[in-house]
Amino acid sequence: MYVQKPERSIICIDMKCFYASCVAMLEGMDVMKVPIAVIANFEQPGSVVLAASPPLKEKHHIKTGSRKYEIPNDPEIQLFKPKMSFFIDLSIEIAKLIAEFVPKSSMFIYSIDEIFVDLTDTKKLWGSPKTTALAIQQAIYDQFRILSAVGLGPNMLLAKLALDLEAKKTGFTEWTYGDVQTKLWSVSPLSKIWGIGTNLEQRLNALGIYTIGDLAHADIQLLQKKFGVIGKQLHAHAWGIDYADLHEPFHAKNISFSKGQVLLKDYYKKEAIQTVILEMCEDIAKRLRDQNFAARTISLSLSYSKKTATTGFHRSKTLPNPTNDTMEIYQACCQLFHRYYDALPVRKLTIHVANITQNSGVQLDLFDQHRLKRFTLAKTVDQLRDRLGPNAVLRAVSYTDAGTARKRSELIGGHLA
DNA sequence: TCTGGGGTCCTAGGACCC
DNA sequence: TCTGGGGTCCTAGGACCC
Repeated sequence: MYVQKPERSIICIDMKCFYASCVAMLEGMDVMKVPIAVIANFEQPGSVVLAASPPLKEKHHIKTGSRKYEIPNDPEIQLFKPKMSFFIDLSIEIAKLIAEFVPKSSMFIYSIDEIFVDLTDTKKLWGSPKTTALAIQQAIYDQFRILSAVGLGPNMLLAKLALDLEAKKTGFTEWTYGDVQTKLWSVSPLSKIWGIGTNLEQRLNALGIYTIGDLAHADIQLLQKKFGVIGKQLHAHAWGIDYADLHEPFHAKNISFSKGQVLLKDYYKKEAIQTVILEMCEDIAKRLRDQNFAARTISLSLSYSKKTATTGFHRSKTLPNPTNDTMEIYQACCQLFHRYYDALPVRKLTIHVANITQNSGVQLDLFDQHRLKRFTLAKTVDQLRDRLGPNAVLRAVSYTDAGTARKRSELIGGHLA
């Protein structure tokens, strides 16, 4: 079926309950013993749990992604605000530690708490990939008291699947292509694997596909017809195949910035809504300017209060020339706002700028890796890469922490700096 | 579901041009 | 200008990830 299979030794390392471990470190507590949670926003009951310590997970069944209102009112449980700048610093230190084992070009920082490392070429230096992986885990624990989980596989996908499906429970797992049939094909529901969300799962189910094994044996023509390029990729993934090269510099085809917020209350007045929009434009424009970027496509998304039966709208507008001027962006947003706003109470606003170029007119040459295009790059992650130096896997859009909105000026990625 | 925030990619249809 | 192909750009919406 797939003749050429990559045969490298790739690990994916995940820092266990990273935010909770960081907070515990700051508070001088043992994350393994105390039930603690890191909450995005204390003021909103629906705010998500960003991290939960093992005792909170086990005793109270709260996990990452749970909501604040789901946490029992137990005095034993302690809630903390995120301290993003500290989390980022620590993440950078961990990356630096790993860089003592491999060249930076063999590292791909996937998120603030997940890193891929290619151990193929360091066998002479450190021994087998498994030995090296365990040594890295031990070093992270020795230096930072942070527990990690590692999946090892012949390509990035299998490393990630080994991590998600097994190593997160066992601490370490190695998967080979031989494990695809025995370990991957039985996986169900489909959304348990990376790349398949609930929606894709339902559409696959409608075709009679319920396990990864079903997917592997599905008609590839049909998959392609129904899901386009994604269908082809799903089939390859079901066979554990992934041709992504960790060493290739990442190239995002379309970089974009967005800023959105759920308002603390419903907004009824046009003027008040526009004030918020202006604040958000200011932040976005500054981020563009700091990178010497300019954008042509400006979009405004607006969600109405749940009280209204309507959802909202998402409209965009492409300007003839790229801009990073606050007021030009604001004016574009206002035009969209006036044209599509229905005078209903507003609860959520998002501004998105795309079609980004270097302001100098020189074509943007960041990111140059074909496959990890689908991987997300949160701003915080981008900053990690910046700080790791020019040879870190990629240079990226760094985050500017000087937001203008009074309430949000201390937030990074929407969380407390 | 008692509405997090920030990203990337894909698709489809329409406008416009040669 | 009976019909047609091929290309780019724009817009809206959908899907996925951490």
